[in-house]
Amino acid sequence: MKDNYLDGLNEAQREAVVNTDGPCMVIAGAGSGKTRVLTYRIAHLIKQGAEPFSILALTFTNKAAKEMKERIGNIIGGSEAKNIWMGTFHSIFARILRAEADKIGYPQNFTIYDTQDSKNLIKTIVKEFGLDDKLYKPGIVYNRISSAKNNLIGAQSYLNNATIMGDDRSNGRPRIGEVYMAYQTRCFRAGAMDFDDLLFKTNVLFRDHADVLYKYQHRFKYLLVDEYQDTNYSQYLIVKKLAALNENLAVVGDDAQSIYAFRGANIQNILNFKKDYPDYKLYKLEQNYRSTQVIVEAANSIIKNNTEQIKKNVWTSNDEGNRIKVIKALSDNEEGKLIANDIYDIQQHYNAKALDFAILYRTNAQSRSFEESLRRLNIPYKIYGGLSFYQRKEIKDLLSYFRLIANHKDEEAFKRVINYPKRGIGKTSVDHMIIKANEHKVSLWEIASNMQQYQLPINAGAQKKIGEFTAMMNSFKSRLEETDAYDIAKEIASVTGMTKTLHDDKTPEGVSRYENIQELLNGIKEFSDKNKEEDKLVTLPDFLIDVALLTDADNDKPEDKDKVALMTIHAAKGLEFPYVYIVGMEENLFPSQLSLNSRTDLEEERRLFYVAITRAEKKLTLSYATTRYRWGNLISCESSRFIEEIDEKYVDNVTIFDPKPMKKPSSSKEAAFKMKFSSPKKENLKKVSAVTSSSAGGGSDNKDFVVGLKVAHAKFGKGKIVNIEGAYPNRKATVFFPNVGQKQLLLKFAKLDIIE
DNA sequence: AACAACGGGCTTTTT
DNA sequence: GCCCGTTGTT
Repeated sequence: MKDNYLDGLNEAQREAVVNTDGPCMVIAGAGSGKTRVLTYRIAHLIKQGAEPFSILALTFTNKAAKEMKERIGNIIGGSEAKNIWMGTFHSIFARILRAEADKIGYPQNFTIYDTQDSKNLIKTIVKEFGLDDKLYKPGIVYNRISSAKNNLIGAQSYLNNATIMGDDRSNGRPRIGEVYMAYQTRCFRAGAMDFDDLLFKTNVLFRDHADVLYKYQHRFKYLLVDEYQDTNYSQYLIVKKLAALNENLAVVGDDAQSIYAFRGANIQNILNFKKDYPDYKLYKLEQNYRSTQVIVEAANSIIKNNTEQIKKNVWTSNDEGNRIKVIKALSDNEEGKLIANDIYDIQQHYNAKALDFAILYRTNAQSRSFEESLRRLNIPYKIYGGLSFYQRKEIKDLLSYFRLIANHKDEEAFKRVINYPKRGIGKTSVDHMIIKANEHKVSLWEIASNMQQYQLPINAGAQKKIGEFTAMMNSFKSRLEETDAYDIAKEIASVTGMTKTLHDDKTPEGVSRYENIQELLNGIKEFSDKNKEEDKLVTLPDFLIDVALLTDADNDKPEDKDKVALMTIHAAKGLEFPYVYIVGMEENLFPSQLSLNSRTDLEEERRLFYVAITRAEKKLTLSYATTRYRWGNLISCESSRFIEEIDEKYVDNVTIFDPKPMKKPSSSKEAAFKMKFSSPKKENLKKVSAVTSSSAGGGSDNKDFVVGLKVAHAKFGKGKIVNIEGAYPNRKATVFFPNVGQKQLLLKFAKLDIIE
């Protein structure tokens, strides 16, 4: 290990790294080297003689954990870093619960229900209760249950809690508590935990089994928690209990970046730390190494509009940098084009790579206009989030087989695969099984494997098929613990008929589904190879624990490296990019309409904006559209209040799109129409000039461009058209500019003048 | 029992 | 505008 590893740290960072004993809190401003402190602190611990497996580090994402492990490995050398307990709350405690499952009455191979599974189950229960499913929407009920669990309120306590029940009653949903109760019963019967249960049940385990708690208190001599501002009560209590023995607890976070209150994160955890640990040490990291002065100061000017926060002074010694550019567009589609053009321009002039850019938005639904315009300009991009790989139907289907084999009681998995691929077990048969299962309060599997005993009223043919199905599942089950995960997974995919069914489907979707299955199997192979130790086998249940908690962000593929990143601001947390675009800066979108009713919600939106701004290293651009399609309707939008909140001196003139009538059908025509008939609204922005950026300007393919024509471009100078391809309105010209070389230009964007 | 056509609801954000 | 689930059709 390098001995001078502490040299690269500033004083505040070094203090936070070397003072390893006792409770401490590190308040780390955006870009101040928080991860650096965490990794060095852990490396330092090991250097001081701490055993890697006595260190527990809880992170917010698996990706963060993985990267941190690598960085620690680089500092200390060797393979010791592998033994550190590092991961998300959910994945670490899922592992611990698996080891201790019998203590709380769960099977060792319990299933982890994802949100979709949970909502399906809730829907089933709501139906069984005969409740109005318009009123008791699965999403709403799920959120109520989730927030109860995050505050450690079980189903019975929920029913006993006058305030909560009163809220439900006044919202016209008095029976959510009962649904909660039934939901818990059914999850338990299915041997399943949802995401929140992983934390809830950990609390139960530690509460009811002092010996177990004691064991882990001893094992984990050093605790570190990243993104502490985003922990909820349930997580807080786990940490508190685990740390109680040694009190070697370091929490790291930034109250200004708390953006998960909506799912139960509690800012008070950070504000109350000193109450739990009066003799704690506080370190503040205030020097920003990431961004220009303009960006840092602009972010400061935003966040000071919030009332509740820990005082700190984030500063930087970096260059002043460009001012923040604000782009106004006439429609969501124009917004997409302007941003794509801007990226294209910067790529051309500053030799920037695609991976230097990020487009950040408030909601996933906004991505489309950017996808389209980037694709037109041949700029590679990658969308993060949205429908994850693991949520695709074919993937969930195969995973359901794995789940059902590992845990026969898993109801959601059972229902998914009992007749997929088609094996002649129809809806009627399944409905009969469900009725029997509810009647006897047992799992579907129990019914299916004892059809006579439960007098299942279905014909012999169907019974035979069900019998074959359970026999097949059983034969896999018996080999599960002694077969390598990849080997058995491949066999399951094939024997169940999934591989063949998908392979036979020659539609493009079918082909892609088949490829996805292959990719999942490859992923299992990789997982198996990576985790193999001496003569210990990596089994399918090992993989299942992992996969339930994986997200797309966790498997970056190499070919995705040099691409413009499109993602929600939430997903961008912890990342940084030289050029950042925050788009859709409009009232009711950002800040979200739902946040406007309460001050605390609005403050969370503002922190979200703060997070977005501070992702930028060199240049920040904001954009908004004056009209936008929402649910298929064109609506008009006002610019976001957040733009006004930025200190004026950091904001550059608004770039206005020249509202020249465009020769294009549909949306833009309507946009132009709107523009014409709505009187100019009071402008939110003070400085307005009619600047048109080169490519963003009134470029429109309405001229008679032909090969051989000499043209002039605002930035590239004079040139000659050497080729034109594509059809109007997407005609693309190849133009040779003596000054800059050959360029591909989309005629409808490029502002080209014909010279001769 | 399987597929096509239709209609409703949705837009926060994620482990 | 799109996705999903339900309904209607053979």
